[in-house]
Parts: sequence; C-alpha cells; structure tokens
Amino acid sequence: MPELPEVETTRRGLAPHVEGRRVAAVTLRRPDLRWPIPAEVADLLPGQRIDAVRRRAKYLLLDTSAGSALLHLGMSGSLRVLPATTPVGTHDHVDIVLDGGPLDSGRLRDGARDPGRVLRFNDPRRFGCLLWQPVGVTHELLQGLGPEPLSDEFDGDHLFARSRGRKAPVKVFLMDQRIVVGVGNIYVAEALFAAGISPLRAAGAISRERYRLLADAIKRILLHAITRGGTTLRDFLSPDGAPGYFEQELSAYGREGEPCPNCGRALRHAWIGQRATVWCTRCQR
DNA sequence: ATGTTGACCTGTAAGC
DNA sequence: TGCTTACAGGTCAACA
Repeated sequence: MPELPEVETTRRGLAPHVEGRRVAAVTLRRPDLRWPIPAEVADLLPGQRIDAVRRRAKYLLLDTSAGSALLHLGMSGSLRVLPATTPVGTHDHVDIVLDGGPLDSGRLRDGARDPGRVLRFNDPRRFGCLLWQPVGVTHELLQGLGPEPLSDEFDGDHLFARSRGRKAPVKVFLMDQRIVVGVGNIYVAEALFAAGISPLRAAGAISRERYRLLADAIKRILLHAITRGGTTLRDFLSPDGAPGYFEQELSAYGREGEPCPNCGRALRHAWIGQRATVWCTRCQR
C-alpha cells in the first residue's frame, strides 16, 4: 500500500501522539506477520518512553533508550492512534498501549475517565512487519538501502552514475530500493510522466540531463503528495483517520485508457516487472 | 553482478 | 445469488 508519502504522513500523524509517551503495554494478537514479531518487542518495549518517531525509506522506527521498534506497512498495513477502548477488529494484530499524558490523569469535562490511547497496527495481508533494532545497531533490512529521495544525496547525477550499463527498464531501476528508497508503483508512474521518460527505456540509456529532470520530478511529486496527506486509493488513512488527497492529482497511475493530460492520446497500460504500468506513448520516450 | 520469476496473504470487484 | 478469477500501494529468496 504505502509509498514514501503515505509512510511519512503516518509518521507525522503519529509523532504528536506518541513522542514523549511511555509504553504501558504491548498486545500481540497475531505475531506471524511477514516475519515473526521478535520477543524483544513484548519484553523490552513496555515501560520505555518513545523518544522519537523516525522514517527511513518505507520503514518507521519508534526510538526508545532500549532500542527501536522497526515497522513496515507492506501493501496493506496501517497504524492508527485510537482511544484504548476502541473495539478490536479483524487484522488488528498489535496494540502498543500508551501511558496517559498529563490530560489523562484527571477526568474529562463530563466526568468520564479518559481511556488513554493505543497505537494499533492493522494489516490484512500481513506483508508488513514489526521487528526490533537494538541500540547502536542498524537492522540488516536497513543496510544497503539507497539515499532518501528528498535528501541532497539524491540527484540526477546519482541516478546517472548508478544506471550506467544497466539494461533493466528505468521503471524497475527506480523501484529498486538500493538505488533510491521510497518510490513505489504510484509515484514512479507519476515521476516518469512528469519527466517525459518512457518506463520501458533501459536505465543505462538515459542521459545525465534527463536524469536531472527525473530526480527533480521525484522530489517535487513526493513533497507535494506529502502536503496532500498521501494517496488514498482504497483504504489508506492517516493515524488520525484522515484520507490522503493526492489521488485527485494523479496524472498516469490508474488512468489507463483515459486521455493524456498533456496531449490527449489514450494512456497505455502494460505489465513491466510484474507491475501494472501506465504511460503516454507520445509524451514519454 | 544483473535480471527475472515466484512467493507471501487477504479483500474486493468484476465476470459468468 | 452465488462461485471463480484477477488484481492490489512491497520486497525477499531463488534461480538463470
């Protein structure tokens, strides 16, 4: 499901509710996600204060002085901040119960007890994961990742250098998280459309100048999507329950058969690297 | 090394 | 109203 803008939207929605709070309890209902949830999550997390919520690539990290919980949302995962009394639904695999803050120590205006909050991880397909990263260690899943697309490390020169000699389609090249992280099937389609590059073109056959256009498009589109709260196609919601509004601004993704926003020709659909791909055969070369 | 394919799992929508 | 099939925002492991 989520690409960088959706994960970043999740991080931003989570942070104000979570940072500085202590973990009161961890409830594991279904530990067999993509990988089993390691014992450290239930053993070490309770009692710890969550100092920060960070994102690296499409991973989220909940930092504590004992180590970090490392989360990936896979295709269908989501995190919500909910009142602790919210009934548990299907695929609600993990609860991280948060200690009440100052506001919770008293009573609400109507006299009812504030139930506190819970960070709830739901993932129907279970392609996501919840792992543990000890202090001072970089989890092996985070090793070998490419640069963050919104950092200065990432630019057209980087793409140009890494792509020399590579025959794979540029679409596949860009979705390789060792080249650049965070770009998935939606935003690769949008960025290639904006840069006027065919997704089928061999990565090694693209000029430095066109890679500069492409890197700029990636940055611009990701940043803009974040300001819109990400893309809600089926069920993506921020931790507060708000949908993302970037879907309305998609130019190519999911629009096969519709007229190209530039030239009006029907957008073409094909399978590239086992993923649905849409582009304009006139505007993208 | 690079490239290609299958696998993981469930929900939903479309087709018959 | 069913039943069956195809497809979905990711990425790892195995193989050529």
